[in-house]
Amino acid sequence: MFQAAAAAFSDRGFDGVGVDEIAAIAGVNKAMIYYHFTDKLELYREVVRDMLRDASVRVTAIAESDRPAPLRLETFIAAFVEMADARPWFPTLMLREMAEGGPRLDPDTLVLMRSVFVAFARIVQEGQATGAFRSVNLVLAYMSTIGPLLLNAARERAARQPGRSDLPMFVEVPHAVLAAHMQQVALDMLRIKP
Amino acid sequence: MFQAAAAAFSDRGFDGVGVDEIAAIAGVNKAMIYYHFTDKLELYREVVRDMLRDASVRVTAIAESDRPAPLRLETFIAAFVEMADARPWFPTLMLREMAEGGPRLDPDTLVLMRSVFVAFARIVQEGQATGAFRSVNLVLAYMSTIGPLLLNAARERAARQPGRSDLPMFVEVPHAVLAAHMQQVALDMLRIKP
DNA sequence: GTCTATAAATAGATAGAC
DNA sequence: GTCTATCTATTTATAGAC
Repeated sequence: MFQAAAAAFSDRGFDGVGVDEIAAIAGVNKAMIYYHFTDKLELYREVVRDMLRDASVRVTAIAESDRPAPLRLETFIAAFVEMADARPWFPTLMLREMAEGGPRLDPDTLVLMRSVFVAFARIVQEGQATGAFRSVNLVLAYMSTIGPLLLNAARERAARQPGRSDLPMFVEVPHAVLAAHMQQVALDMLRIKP
Repeated sequence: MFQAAAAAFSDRGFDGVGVDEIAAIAGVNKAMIYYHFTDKLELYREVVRDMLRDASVRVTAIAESDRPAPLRLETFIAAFVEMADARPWFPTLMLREMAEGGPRLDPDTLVLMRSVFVAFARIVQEGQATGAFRSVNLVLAYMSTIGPLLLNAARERAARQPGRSDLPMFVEVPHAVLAAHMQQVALDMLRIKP
């Protein structure tokens, strides 16, 4: 049921999805939504939290592994691609929430978002400490890593709309190619310059 | 008046902004909106088109200049940062429209979006032809270039929400630093590997 | 061209039976 | 826990005076 609601919110946003519609795709009555959640906002928050919890746990485990930092960075990126594969609504919902400035994010959700960033930052900083990575602005490095992943997911969705397949920017890109490209760019960004 | 509507749509999305509100910030009566536009959707489309027209003209001029490709690429990125500076609603509105899969984009707008991508692709391809750039997937290179720029604009907006200033991922990053970082990453991505 | 007033549809939310 | 029916507020859109 969360999946259905998440996909709908991801498609059309908080204001674009009615509680009626969520009830319909969840196969329950609208009154049931209000029996389980105080209001639409709380339902939305629970959907976003649920989604971010998984992402947080996963990338934190990657960051805490004892493998070399460059390898952990590659795994971090691969994990994002896999999550986007398994749950297509994840990147666009996250992207939309960011685009809105996150006015509906509660403190718990912010902590989860923070932990994803912290996992990334930890990998980069440990790579710098061992001399594998050069010095960079951590926030911008983070933007450079997940920005293209999120935007590409949006691009894929836009490509699925009717009458788009002929446009060159909407060509299909296999996720293996995507992951390889993103790993390469991230490592290029952090590599010590000769 | 377009600016006011654009800023509102950028903040809260198509469904999040009422025609009443647009009329109010534009300082006119709601009936005036419907006198000038057939409906809310057409107004929205005109806002997006107007915004993209400027961007398209600007980056096309950069792509058509006769300077070396790496320099044109740097200018392309600097132009994006400047546009985001001058019109803060531009990146988030574009990002949101992408995140939604662009279901409201009309053919004219798609042509404009296409022309921005084409300008980028032209710079990269000409750089490849002269041996300055290595071979890459053009679409992914585009995602890697504008994705972080758009996401960072969203990050900046999110940072302006109350109670966010203490979170490490919401630290302020000067736009000069942003531009320099993005130019560096783009050139690293395209540089011929040793 | 610009306004007031209002129609018509939709959305969030709740009451109350079972 | 689950439903039907309904209330209330909001929203898109228009009619019609000036």
